Amino acid sequence: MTVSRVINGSPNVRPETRERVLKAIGELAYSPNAAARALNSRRSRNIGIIFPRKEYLLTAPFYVELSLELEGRLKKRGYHLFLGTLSSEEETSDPSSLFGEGKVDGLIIFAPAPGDQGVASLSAKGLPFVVVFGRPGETGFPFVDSDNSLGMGLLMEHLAGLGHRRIGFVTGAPSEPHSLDRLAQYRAGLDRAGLGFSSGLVAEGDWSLGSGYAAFRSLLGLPEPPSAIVFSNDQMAIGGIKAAHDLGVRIPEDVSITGYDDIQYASFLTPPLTTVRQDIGAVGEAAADLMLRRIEGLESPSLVLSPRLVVRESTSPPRADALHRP
Amino acid sequence: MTVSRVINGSPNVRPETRERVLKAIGELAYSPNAAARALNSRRSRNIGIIFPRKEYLLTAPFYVELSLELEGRLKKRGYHLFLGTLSSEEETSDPSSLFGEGKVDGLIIFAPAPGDQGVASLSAKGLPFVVVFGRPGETGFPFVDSDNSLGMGLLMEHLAGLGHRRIGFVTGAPSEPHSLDRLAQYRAGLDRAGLGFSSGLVAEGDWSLGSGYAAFRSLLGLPEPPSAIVFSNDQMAIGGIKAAHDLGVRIPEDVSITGYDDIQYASFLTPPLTTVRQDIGAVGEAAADLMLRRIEGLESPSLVLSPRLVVRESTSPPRADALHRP
DNA sequence: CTGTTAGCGCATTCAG
DNA sequence: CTGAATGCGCTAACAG
Repeated sequence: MTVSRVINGSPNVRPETRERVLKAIGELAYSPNAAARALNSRRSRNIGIIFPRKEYLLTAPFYVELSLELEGRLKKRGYHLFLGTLSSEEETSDPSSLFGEGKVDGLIIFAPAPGDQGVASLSAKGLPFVVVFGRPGETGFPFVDSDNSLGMGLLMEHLAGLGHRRIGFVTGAPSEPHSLDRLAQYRAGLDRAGLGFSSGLVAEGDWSLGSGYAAFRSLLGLPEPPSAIVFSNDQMAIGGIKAAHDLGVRIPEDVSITGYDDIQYASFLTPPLTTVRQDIGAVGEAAADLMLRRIEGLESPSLVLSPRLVVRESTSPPRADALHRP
Repeated sequence: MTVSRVINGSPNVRPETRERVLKAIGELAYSPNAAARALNSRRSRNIGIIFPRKEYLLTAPFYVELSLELEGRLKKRGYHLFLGTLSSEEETSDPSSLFGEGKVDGLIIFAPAPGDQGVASLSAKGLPFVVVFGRPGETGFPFVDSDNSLGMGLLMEHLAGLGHRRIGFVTGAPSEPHSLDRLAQYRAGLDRAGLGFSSGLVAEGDWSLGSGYAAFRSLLGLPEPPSAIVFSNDQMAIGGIKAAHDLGVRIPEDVSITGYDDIQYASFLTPPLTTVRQDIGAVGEAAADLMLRRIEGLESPSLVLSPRLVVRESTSPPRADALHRP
């Protein structure tokens, strides 16, 4: 039909005919069928965003903003977004089988575990995909990441510069890429500051409010508690602030704390949180772009973005008596 | 092909043949094409969830949990979820045109503005849809809602029972259903407690942290500040706590505050927030069910769920001097 | 129980 | 510039 030509904006249509068609379309409220188009063109114009665990969205408000960012950008380019989660209890851990064959043109995967078999199988399947917050270390696939080395480095320098010598650390959920990476960078920061690493100063968390609360209590319960605590994300730092309050410990007078991500709550806490800000807009833009280019078969370089330090009131020099402790 | 029969679990296949087909499927890594199925069956097995404004997801963490809940439930029933937002600046405010014809079998719309033309046009189009947190008052479409009258009633009773007589209120974003409804219920609660309404005690917010902060300050700046403030959601209450801290006002000693929703942060604040809990699991279950039944052409009753009061430490009896004020 | 025929709505190819 | 034929991959309806 000539209708197809009009709809797809083909130039080879007489203006007069075009008008007639447009008029008819208006009257009939006609709209092309997406399934037929997809079948014929082998392009669904859908993209799936995948969260290996749904907790990601709950423990890092960060991801919500990012998803929205992606939705907006991809919509402008004519794509729709599927929301997909891979609950660990479930049968399928293969991201490509989450949606049926041909339901999506590409997948954006957030923070898959290092060595994730799903990502590997995806490479084999030939479905375009982009990993956001995977391990920059791991290669062989396109990714967009934030530079933890820079972010953690800034944080550690800030703390060391303030005079802290016993700096505790609270990890994210075990075996997640940023969790591992931030721990490694914590150690590197300690090194650069000429401070020794002590596993006793590391508490395990899982990104959640509750785990931050527990971690703070355990660290403060140490015979020689740290004078500063670095939480792997803001969420856990919120838990830490609550624990401090319950314990009668003042922040930052008694102990300084830092978060990571700079979620919107960070500046509304008491005290406002010193943290590391990741530029969500930039991540979204890069990921959307990479995805679209991949779909079109174009190569595009992966990207590592630079976060920056946001100093607020949850950090200060350590107390004098902390400095003079044995 | 017999393959189709095997895949769809038709009983009329000889076990032996079935085996052979299954084997071949395994070897070829065959997977049925979703577009072709959709074209042929006129069913996409996709459902869109629509946020009239993307801020919904950012200002009410609540919606994130609900979306995840829906994703999980619908996935189990073989449906995939599209994430859709209707930015007000955009051309299309018609939810059904957000996705192409036939891309979705149904739409779940969150909190559309009262009298939303999109919802109306949807009824006309014949695309099944369910409204979540619309106005229970408005009829003519299937919905799942939470009973604000109950929730606000509980809150007001609690406050009045504690002895508060000057109770302030902070609204949500103007013209949103729950914003309007909660304000109305605040007035009703005042009435029931035998207290008069004063527009001076109402501050306008927009659900966000910052607006809660500003509202608290303006209410506390009144010649006769309220002894308790009811925020229309937890998010704004968080802003209020921050304002209180900056102002040197103690909660609940100097002023009691309450939130609404019981987001996960609520119990981690200092002080932990008295609020109203909405049962997200129940809302998700009801919405998913209603949606699916609609798609199958079955009628199903709309539902209004009962929230419950969660009393924590942000409320206490008013200070003695507040009681004796002129 | 299994294979064949036909059509879902579109866009590509080729004729007019 | 416009129309007619064809096939995308699937499944209902109908033979065999």
